Amino acid sequence: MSDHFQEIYDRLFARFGPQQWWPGETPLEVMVGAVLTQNTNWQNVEKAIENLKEAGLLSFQALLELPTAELAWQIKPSGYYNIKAGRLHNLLQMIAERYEGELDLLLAQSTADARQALLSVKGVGPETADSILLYAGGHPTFVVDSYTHRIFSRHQLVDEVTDYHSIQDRFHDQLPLDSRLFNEYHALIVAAAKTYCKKKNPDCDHCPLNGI
DNA sequence: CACCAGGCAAGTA
DNA sequence: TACTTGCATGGT
Repeated sequence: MSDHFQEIYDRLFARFGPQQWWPGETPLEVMVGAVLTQNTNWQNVEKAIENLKEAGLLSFQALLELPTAELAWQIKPSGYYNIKAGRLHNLLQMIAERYEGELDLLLAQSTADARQALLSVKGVGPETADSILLYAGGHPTFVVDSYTHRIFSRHQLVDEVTDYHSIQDRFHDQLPLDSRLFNEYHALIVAAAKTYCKKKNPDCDHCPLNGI
């Protein structure tokens, strides 16, 4: 396992340019998007968030007071809408009970404390928690997704059989703990993944990291 | 028609 | 502990 993580970032940035993530105007919108995008493409999430905006429901209090069944109806285009409505309500209730309904108070804590609070919510796993920490709170924690595992294991930069935090540890060890770097890096991996061949072929020309 | 998309939790053995 | 399955819409 070589330490090419910075070089890979540079190569991806040179090829794809700045990605301007996260597409959300407020920390609350980022948090909602982070739950809605679980195993779902972003286009569908945009439809769901647009529904909430048009209904005037994209505020903490409105979402908290909205019955779960109605929330589910609003976010229907994002798929898994019953599950996600429950998960969002779990999150909102935790923030209401422990942080006076202020997401910013949660995010103002240390990365470790904020992460623990997010992970205590049923429906918030490591990727969703890190997405909220990084993209809503500016915390320097790397967001690992299935693309990260697929691409980096294909190039033998992480083990093929590994877990979320082992991969995350590699990024945290190999790179400066810089939220702007982690922000762009994760987004670049998503951009790169879309151009990769589906069949493993490290030598193809158009796959972004061939030759690494 | 099949397959995938910016996961997670619960059930089974 | 290590798999497997349910959740669900919309685009290709």
